[in-house]
Amino acid sequence: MQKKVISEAVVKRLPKYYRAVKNLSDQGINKISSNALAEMLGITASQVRQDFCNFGGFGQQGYGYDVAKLKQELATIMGLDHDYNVVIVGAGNIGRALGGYQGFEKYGFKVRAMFDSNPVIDNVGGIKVYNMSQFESYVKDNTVDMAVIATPKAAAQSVADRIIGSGIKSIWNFAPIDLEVPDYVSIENISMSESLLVLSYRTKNNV
Amino acid sequence: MQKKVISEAVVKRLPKYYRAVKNLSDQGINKISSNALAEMLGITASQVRQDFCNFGGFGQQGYGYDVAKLKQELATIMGLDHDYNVVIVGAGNIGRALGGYQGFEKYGFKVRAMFDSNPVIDNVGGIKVYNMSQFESYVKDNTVDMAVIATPKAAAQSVADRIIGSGIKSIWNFAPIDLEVPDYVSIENISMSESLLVLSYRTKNNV
DNA sequence: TAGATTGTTAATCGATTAACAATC
DNA sequence: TAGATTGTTAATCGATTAACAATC
Repeated sequence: MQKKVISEAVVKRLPKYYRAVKNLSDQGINKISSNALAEMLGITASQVRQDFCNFGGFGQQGYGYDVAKLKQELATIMGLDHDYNVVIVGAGNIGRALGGYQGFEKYGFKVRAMFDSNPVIDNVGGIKVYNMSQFESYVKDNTVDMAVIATPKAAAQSVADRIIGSGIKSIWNFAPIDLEVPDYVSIENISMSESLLVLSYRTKNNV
Repeated sequence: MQKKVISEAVVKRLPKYYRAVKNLSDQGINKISSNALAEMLGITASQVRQDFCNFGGFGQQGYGYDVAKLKQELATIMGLDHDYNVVIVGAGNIGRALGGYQGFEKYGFKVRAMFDSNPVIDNVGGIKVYNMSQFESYVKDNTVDMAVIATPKAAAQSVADRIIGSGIKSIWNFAPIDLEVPDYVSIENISMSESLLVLSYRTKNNV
């Protein structure tokens, strides 16, 4: 299959489409037009059609989009068509909160284990907390698709290196640092401090 | 002062500039060129100069940018030139993690209180947890500049309404929902589920 | 001064929006 | 069929990059 490069702007809208379509599906609505969907997201109908067209288009002229089909197509595009095994590195404040994060389960991400360089508790809501020294052997013995970095900034790069070294190719990073990772590793950052400063800017400038 | 409208793209880069400049400052470096700064952030020198030019420009031709001055200008632009009083609504997993979030203190945000509709603990790391019924009276009796929403999705809009009703004009929202707020309220969302789905997309599509 | 580097205008690029033929 | 709505091309808009005069 010839792969079209999808722009970052489009990729960032995919979860929004998915959320809206899921809502429609939950409400028992089974048909939606680009116009109505656009209104839900506060964007233009043109953009909706243009975006979906990137993936081949899943609509029917004169009818609109079938909600069930659209939902399933979006899920497949984003890789929600199967489960993932996840480990969390760092069992501090954020790591523990993530251990209980409902979003993981909701989208098929199974948190299998947590790691900490100095574990002070042995499980978080039923998830076992291992010493970081056991990280490589755990990954060797278990299938791990994704790792979450919830360590302090100082540890993050070396943790990332160990994650990558163990063969994991997907990292969700909560540490406030731009990690260096090879091209074949997918990474996504949650940058709380950047978000807070953006809010601070808006607050000061009434935006 | 005639206010120039700053694009969202520029605003999102401000925290990145600030972080880089702070690093330089910590290293004792007191001068930087647009070229060197651009390289640190992985962008072009043109963009750095263009961005700073939006705010009047703080460099010196033939020399570059004075790090101390640049840091201070960026801090002022983002409103980091004074402290803010913050309250957190929702003392669940995420609320509690945020109670211990170091980033707040680092940038002058003081977490003064937490609220929960059903408090099971009475303080989080020294921050008192109040019953949500006391929210309005607390805000009346104390200066509150910013509220964090760390409630479940179902409660988020009504919590937002109470926050706005109490006169707070700045909201940091962690609930997975697009809140309806009046124009004069600044809001910024941390959307963990959207971030997770973007990572899922990248992982599936090797991006 | 000569070299360096900004501030800013102009050119380019990419994303968004508009338009409309295709077609259900 | 006629009306509706997509898929897709073309036009527009805005952001990024290039270029260079200003000037330290």
